Amino acid sequence: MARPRTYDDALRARLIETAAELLAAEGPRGVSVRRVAAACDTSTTAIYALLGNKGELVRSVYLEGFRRLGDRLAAADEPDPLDRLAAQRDAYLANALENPHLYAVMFGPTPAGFEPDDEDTAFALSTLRQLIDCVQACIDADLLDGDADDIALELWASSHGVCMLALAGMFDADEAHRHLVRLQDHLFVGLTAQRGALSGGA
Amino acid sequence: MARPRTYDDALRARLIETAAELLAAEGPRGVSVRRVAAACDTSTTAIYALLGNKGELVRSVYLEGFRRLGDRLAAADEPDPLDRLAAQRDAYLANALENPHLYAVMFGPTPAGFEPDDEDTAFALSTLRQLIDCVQACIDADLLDGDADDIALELWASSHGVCMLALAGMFDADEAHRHLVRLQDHLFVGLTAQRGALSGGA
DNA sequence: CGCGTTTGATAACGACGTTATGTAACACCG
DNA sequence: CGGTGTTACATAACGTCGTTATCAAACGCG
Repeated sequence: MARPRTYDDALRARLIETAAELLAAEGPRGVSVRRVAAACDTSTTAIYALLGNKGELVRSVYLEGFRRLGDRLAAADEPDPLDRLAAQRDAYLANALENPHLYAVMFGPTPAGFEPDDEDTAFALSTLRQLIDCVQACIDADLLDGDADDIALELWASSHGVCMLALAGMFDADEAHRHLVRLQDHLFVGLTAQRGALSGGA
Repeated sequence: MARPRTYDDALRARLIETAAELLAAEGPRGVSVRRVAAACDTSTTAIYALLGNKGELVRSVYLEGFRRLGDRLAAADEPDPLDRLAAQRDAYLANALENPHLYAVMFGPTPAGFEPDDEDTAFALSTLRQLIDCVQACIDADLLDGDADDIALELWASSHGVCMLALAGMFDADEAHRHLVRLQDHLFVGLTAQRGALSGGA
């Protein structure tokens, strides 16, 4: 062997972090292999040695985005399942609005030559585990009926729809929150309607 | 004057059409000023003379996408307002799944240096006129209560959420349709719950 | 038939992603 | 301890991108 390596995992992490920051600060156009390398005081070779190509760099940012969303959802740890559902809903919206470019990489259509494969998608879906668990807790507490996966997906899709429309400039943060709350309230009523009709619950 | 112009509105339309086709066929990476110009048997100068820059070319494709969505929604002209609502819902999903790249330009985060301005957003929102009108027809027919704009937005956001998740590879067309129908059914029940409880309606 | 003006194609510029090339740094052997 | 082989990295090059400066071609008019 020869010459101690400086292309190590620490540099790899810094490259991904820098790419995420550049993305958040300037959008997709701000992320170039040259700039990321220069910002890390190394050369473009490092990115190709550690990540493979730009697509893999973006993929790493994509995965990092889901990790942050997961952390954010985990922080919404209200004891009551219904409170937790609302806290997760607000956390989801806040995360999207505060990291628009990251959110774009996660759900938008490939900002730069990168297409998530099945493994990436599986990891992304695993982030929803917390939402599914919360829904299941509601079901266990007799606050909801039905399939936890299906209900979680309905909640997620409606959150996601409002987030995307907000990010597309259709309305601002306050409006987005109002719309999201109203939408999910109606959805929740619909999800509990039969039981409500039978038992007279609110 | 001198030399008859070949940079006319017909060429302009062909450029936009070609860009949309390239986008649909190969995604954002397939659209370059050089390729679009070559495919139209002209030079890059034409795009700069007629459109200004690549961003404006993409903007034109963006507007074209909303025009197509509008046509698609207009084709869902069932006489009964509830049937029309369902037909519009299916048309919206079908349009998104059949034109994923176009849909991405419309709602995704700017695939290439282009940010929709207020005028673009206003035009995009005007496409929803048909949905709002349909919701208003439901209200007039005493099938729904509430504000037509708000209800239309809830329906749109839920459709949009499912479409984006489907386009992000979360599930296929059949699953998408099943999820969308279930989601909007629940939403509809929620929107009519009070009335249902009072009048005993379904 | 030239002249002036307008039109549009060619070619250049800087930046991009990517990779081939060359140089510097170490381990090992004599 | 110096030569040597091998690995690690930076530099520089290639082709393509968006964009524009430059220049040639095409016409109305005198």
